[in-house]
This record gives sequence, C-alpha cells and structure tokens, in this order.
Amino acid sequence: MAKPAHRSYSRYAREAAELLGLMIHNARIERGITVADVAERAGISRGLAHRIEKGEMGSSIGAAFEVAAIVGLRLFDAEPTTLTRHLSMERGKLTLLPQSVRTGRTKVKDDF
Amino acid sequence: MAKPAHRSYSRYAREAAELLGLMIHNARIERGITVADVAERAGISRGLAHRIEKGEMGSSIGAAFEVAAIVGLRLFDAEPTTLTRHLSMERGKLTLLPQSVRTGRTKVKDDF
DNA sequence: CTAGAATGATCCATAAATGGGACGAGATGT
DNA sequence: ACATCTCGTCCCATTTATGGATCATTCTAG
Repeated sequence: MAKPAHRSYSRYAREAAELLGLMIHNARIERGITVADVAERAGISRGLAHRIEKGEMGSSIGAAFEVAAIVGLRLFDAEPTTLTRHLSMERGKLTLLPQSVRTGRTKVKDDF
Repeated sequence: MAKPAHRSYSRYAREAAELLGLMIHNARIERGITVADVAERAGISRGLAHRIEKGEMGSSIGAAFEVAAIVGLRLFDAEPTTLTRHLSMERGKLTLLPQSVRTGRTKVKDDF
C-alpha cells in the first residue's frame, strides 16, 4: 500500500491513446481481421486486444505496438524502413545534446 | 501459473517503442527538464519515467503518453487541436465500415 | 580536480494488468 | 427462422509492472 492508486491523465494523453485505439480498430476492420485473430497473432488475449482498441491507458506499450504492427498501422507516420532511419536520427541527437540536465537550466517552460 | 511468460515482440514494435522513448528523451533534454521533474509532473516514479525513455515494452500506454505530453512531444505528428480533429475523423469512419469482421468478406487488402 | 547533481541500475512489497474463461447481444450468411 | 460468428463485457487467479529506497556511475559547473 503506498499510493491512492487512482491515476489521472491529461486530456492530450487520453486522446492520443483513444486515437491510437481507433486507428488500430479501423485498420483491422479494413483488413478484415477479427479481434481474436489479431490477439492470437500478437500473442495476447482477446480481451487485451479489445482493451487496446478502446484506448485504455493501462495496456502495455509492447502489446499495443505489436497489435498496431499486425494490422499494418504505421506509427509516427513512418514506414518500417523510415522508422529505422528515424531511430538513427534520434540516436544521433544524443551526441549533440547534453546527456544530463544540469542545474541553472534556462527556466522551466510551462507552455501547453 | 502456467505461462511461459516471456513475450516476444516484432522488430517493428520494438523499434517503435525505442523511437518513442528516444523522442521523449530528446524532447525532455531540449526543454531542460530532469527525469525526476517529469516523473513528478506525470505522477509516476522516476524509475518508470526512465524505463519509458529506454523504450521498455512493459510500461503502460497511459504513463508513456502522459510523459510525452509533458515534454511537449506531439504524437502522431499532430498538434493538440489536430489530434482532436483526427479523433473525430477516425470516429467517423466507424459509420462507414462494417461493425464486425464477418467471414470471407471483401477480401483482405494488402495495399501499402 | 572536486563537489554536487542527475542518471542508470537493482531489489522487493504490493498494486495493477493480463489471461482465460463465460455470458448475452447483435450481426451475417444460409 | 436458424445457426453461427464476432463483439463487448464481466469475473477472478496469476503474472506483471510499479513505487520507493538505495547505491554506483557519469556528467556539469565552479
């Protein structure tokens, strides 16, 4: 026992999850695959696959992304090849940016 | 009991998660926010925030998206406003598509 | 170089997600 | 109409992730 449990999410996060779920759902229907089929291919239960399509915040990143991949959904508007390229790019940034956020930082920005 | 436990993920899903983590990481650094700070604002532990940046498949969608929102990362290359619009669009599709995937329907499409 | 701070990693108790039923409602094809 | 399939939802045992503490490491500012 440690936390009141209840977790609160920002509207943006909730909408993002819902959108992901809807995109997965639509992509699945368009491909004519059943939830059960997707679940089996993803190695997860039908219930979880369903919860992911509902955009529930509790589901794991792994399960959700796996399902997305199976229904042919391209996350971050990137193709498989592009995705790898993006990865290299983001990795590259690491050498250009400080690795840790040191103190006197230029003030925290609260814009959004 | 009785589950092999170990979960296997496709390369695409793993890369997508890693990319998300890297993007969050870079966005955070660019904003000059510490992991601890982000964690507190997201209402999660520092450890989890860190695991999300590492792109671990086990973290929850909710936590990951919340962190993404906090560091100002725009998921699906959409702005907050656009996101809502996307939601409406995807919701709209529902009325145009069959609600369930019945048998040998219109043939599976593999276009893309 | 040194001190201080942030990151990265590990351990463990416990809160939460997942799997696997089972059920009814709705839709589809025959 | 009927049989069948899919979806949507519930419950609950088990697995898993999460929080919190602690320690080592790496970086930064002075």
